[in-house]
Amino acid sequence: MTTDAQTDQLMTIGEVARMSGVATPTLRYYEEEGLLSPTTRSRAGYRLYDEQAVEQLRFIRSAQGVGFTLDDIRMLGRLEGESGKSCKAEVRRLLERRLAEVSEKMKDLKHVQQALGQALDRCRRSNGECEVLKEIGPARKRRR
Amino acid sequence: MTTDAQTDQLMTIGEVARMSGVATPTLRYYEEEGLLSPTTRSRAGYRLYDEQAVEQLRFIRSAQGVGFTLDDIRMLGRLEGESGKSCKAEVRRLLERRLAEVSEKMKDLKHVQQALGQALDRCRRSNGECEVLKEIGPARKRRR
DNA sequence: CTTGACCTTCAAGCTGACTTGAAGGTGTAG
DNA sequence: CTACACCTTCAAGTCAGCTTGAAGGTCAAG
Repeated sequence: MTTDAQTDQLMTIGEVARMSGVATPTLRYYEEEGLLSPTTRSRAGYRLYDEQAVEQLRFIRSAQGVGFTLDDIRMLGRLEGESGKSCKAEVRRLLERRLAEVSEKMKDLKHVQQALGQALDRCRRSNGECEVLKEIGPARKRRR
Repeated sequence: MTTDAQTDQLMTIGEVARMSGVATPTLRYYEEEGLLSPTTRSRAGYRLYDEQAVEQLRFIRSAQGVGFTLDDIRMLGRLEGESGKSCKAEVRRLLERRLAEVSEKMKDLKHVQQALGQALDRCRRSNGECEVLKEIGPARKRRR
């Protein structure tokens, strides 16, 4: 039973792209930027990724979605891997600062949530006479 | 007592910039993009902002901080102002979609928070033998 | 043994969100 | 009335994060 290949399957860049919704050039770009390296390469030089790499990719996209830059994320990923064995006050302070930033973002997000919730509320409350809104959708801007 | 100018003071662009930490060209850019208009103009053409405008600016920066684009925010601001008087199913659906996005972001943020928290935990737990981390800070990337 | 869908590298191009620079008007202090 | 710190517009430049294109290697299917 050393051949439990089911769970430990390696995927090509295209397969990862399909299951994650991230384009292949973007994955190559992430590698170039030191954010996500393929687990290994095939003899022909094809990038091969495992499940953990896909997990990391999910983390990257989450962090990006809430406003972290790739620089930020690169650093987080590095700490992810290294902390525990190598940890100084410097590292700890960095992590603490990042956690504080996350708390700030949490507040900001709640602020936005509340504003949206109130708008929706007023919207629902005004049932009956509902006028046409002249312009809706991504409100196109003046052509420059 | 009609001169309660204290609370309703109008501010120049520079004053707003100083108290919000947003640069003046950025404020002009936001106006150009239809995100934040000055309340009025002085006779000489100077932009003048009131407290509400500053409040709006805070909202813009919050939303930006958690990953919304200026396009997204322009739309949110528009709904802010209009909903209640003019509201159709179309608008309501849009608001609901945005709220769902916020929930997604909330999850992502918690994900990041947890990852950071765990790293910090492992970091604290390994008190005593703390090795030097070769490279810390915004981990400079290979020069291309 | 070729076709077609993959993969490779390298270079250039694009978009969003500013940032900087030039050329000039405003307004209060000395 | 002149200095100086503000303000104005308009145009061009910058940077992050992709995206697209060219030129070519790989590999299972017919």
